[in-house]
Amino acid sequence: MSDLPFAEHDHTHCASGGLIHADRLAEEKGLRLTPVRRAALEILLSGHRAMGAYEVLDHLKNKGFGSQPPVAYRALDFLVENGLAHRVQRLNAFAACTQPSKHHRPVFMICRDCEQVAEAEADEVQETLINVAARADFEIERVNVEILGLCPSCKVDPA
Amino acid sequence: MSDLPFAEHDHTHCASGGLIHADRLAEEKGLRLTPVRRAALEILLSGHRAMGAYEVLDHLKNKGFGSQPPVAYRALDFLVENGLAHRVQRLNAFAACTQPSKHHRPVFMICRDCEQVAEAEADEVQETLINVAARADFEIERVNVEILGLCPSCKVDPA
DNA sequence: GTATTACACGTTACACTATAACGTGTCGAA
DNA sequence: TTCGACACGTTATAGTGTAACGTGTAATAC
Ligand SMILES: [Zn+2]
Ligand SMILES: [Zn+2]
Ligand SMILES: [Zn+2]
Ligand SMILES: [Zn+2]
Repeated sequence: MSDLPFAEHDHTHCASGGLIHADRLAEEKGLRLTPVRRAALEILLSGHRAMGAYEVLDHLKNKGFGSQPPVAYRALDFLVENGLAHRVQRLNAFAACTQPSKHHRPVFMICRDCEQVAEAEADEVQETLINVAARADFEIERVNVEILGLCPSCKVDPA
Repeated sequence: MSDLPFAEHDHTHCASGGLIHADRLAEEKGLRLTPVRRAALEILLSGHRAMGAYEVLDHLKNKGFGSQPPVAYRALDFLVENGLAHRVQRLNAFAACTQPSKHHRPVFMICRDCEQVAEAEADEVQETLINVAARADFEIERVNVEILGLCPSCKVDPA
């Protein structure tokens, strides 16, 4: 996985790597990475972009799993809970985590043109958020940081 | 309006102040703050919390405006576009801006217990986001920064 | 003074997103 | 074996958001 979010990369590698990591994590932490959950992750990884729950559901259906919304939502919730995927609020969508090895609070960059989503590490952002919350005596549990704009490609060629 | 987001304050004052500011802004910038738009802002201000579009719509209906969803969504979109309100992604809700005098990129703190939303200035956060985007050659248009957790009250007394 | 254009705002109808509630099967602990 | 926890499937419904169209009004163009 590249550190440059929108850069080209070997996608088949990062997809299989994601599954391998998930398997290992499941074993280490005793998570129940059941068939439908693993399939949901595989779908997110192969799509390699933010996908809506119903889009994931379609794929799950095709693979012989349940066909009703809760099936997808529960699998996706599991993945998010365990750091294997993230929810992208702006798009009402889910994306496989591109850096699942560390528990992190990513920043998402969402291209409004091509709808690609990139996940960036940003400890510096998190530190400032901690300060903001501290000033208000607010206890942080989760954060959601999303940047909307134009990715490098679409910036040059607004097709 | 207090600088301490969750602190007590004179609400009737901040509500009427919000409307006055909106009127002035409309005149200065030639915005068309029509009756339904002004009413929507008034509703958000008087509720003094994040409200769903359908909740706003109910109030608009009661005031004699249209009763269908687009009426509310269009009015709310106008307010957001012009910095008079913000959208809170996490809650699928809208909140009147508490500091509409300056064009800003706020950070929201959302209490998961009482659902109160506080808006904080955080230039330091925005600066780090600019850096993150620059490293990815991403062009920022908007940002959404939301912190989920417990407000000072609910932290002490998890009712 | 009309014609044209832009836009606000109301409607109907629909699409998309998400959850509640319940029944069944499985598996490990008591 | 009996219980409790949980996963996962279902049906049904709730909640959120838009597309598309018609009307009125006001500013600009001719
Ligand atoms: Zn991640
Ligand atoms: Zn793009
Ligand atoms: Zn604001
Ligand atoms: Zn609270």
